[in-house]
Amino acid sequence: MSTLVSRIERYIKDLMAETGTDCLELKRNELAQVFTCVPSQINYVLETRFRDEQGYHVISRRGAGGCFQIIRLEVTNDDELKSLITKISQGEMSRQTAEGLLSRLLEEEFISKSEFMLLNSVISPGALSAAGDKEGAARAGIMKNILITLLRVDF
Amino acid sequence: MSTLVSRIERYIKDLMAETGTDCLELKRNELAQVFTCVPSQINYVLETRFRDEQGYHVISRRGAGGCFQIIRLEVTNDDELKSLITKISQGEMSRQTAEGLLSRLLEEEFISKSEFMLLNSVISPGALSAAGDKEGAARAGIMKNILITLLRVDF
DNA sequence: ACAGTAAAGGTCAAAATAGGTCAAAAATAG
DNA sequence: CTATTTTTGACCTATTTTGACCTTTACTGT
Repeated sequence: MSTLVSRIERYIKDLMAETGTDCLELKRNELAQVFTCVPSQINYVLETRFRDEQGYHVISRRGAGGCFQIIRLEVTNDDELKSLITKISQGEMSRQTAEGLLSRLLEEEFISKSEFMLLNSVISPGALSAAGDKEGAARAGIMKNILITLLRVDF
Repeated sequence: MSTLVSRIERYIKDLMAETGTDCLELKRNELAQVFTCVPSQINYVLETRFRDEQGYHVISRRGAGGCFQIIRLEVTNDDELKSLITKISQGEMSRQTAEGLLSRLLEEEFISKSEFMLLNSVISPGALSAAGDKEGAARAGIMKNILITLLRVDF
């Protein structure tokens, strides 16, 4: 018999296909009840089957009314972007590298001129100096999320 | 289902939009009755969704005949903008507050929907968690630079 | 004018609601 | 038999909701 993790994975993917949406919103506890399992099992599914490199991105909100969203990304056939996201998520990124990446995104028309200017201001030392010695790491985190957003199917 | 706080937020914003006014006057107890909740719930809504940094300002009067006013700040006004930037740059900013301000900029059409999505992803915990305990400060720095770039103010 | 009371709104902390983390235990694959 | 993957549970963090108690202001009768 298939494992719990794969049945939950199947369930979520089918749900996305049926509803035809690229962004599904679910409640961890409810989903856990459907499969009569502990809530943290859901986290395991998300961590092992819906990672960024696997073409999905998960956002969650805690507290009363909390839930999580699974967003589908357009990376299924772009290995370069996949590995770029993986690489970025570990480690730091200099201002120059980040700006270079943004310039490329501008050249290839993934972003507009005004988006470029805004995003550039966001990764500047002026904006991130408050992060102290974590500046490089914060910049990497920002660039990663920019890429993920650009890769959203419904962007 | 959406939370009480977000339904009250929506109600107030819709009311402002419908009446086309920048200054709404409401009674805390009446509003609480409409939503069948404790009056202090209203304070929670105001504190988390209508802060100065989010482009609103709240004034209240106690005592018999008391009430509160919610004023939409004029983001184009240079003085108000500068004091907003000053307020932001000292101290931290939560994700929710930052998102509130971005929503406001979207409403006012200072930014487009896609710019909103990009900037929103940039100030998310996912992007900034690497900054550790400096997350709030980094977010404030980012929001400050966004405003400066967007509205081309000298600061 | 004055004291007392009723009618607002404010504060703050506890409770309720939801999701996250991490490591141990169990199951499975090689 | 060992290594990897899956499952479970104890404990943690974040956000919302509620309620007890406090402060301010207007009105009332004397």
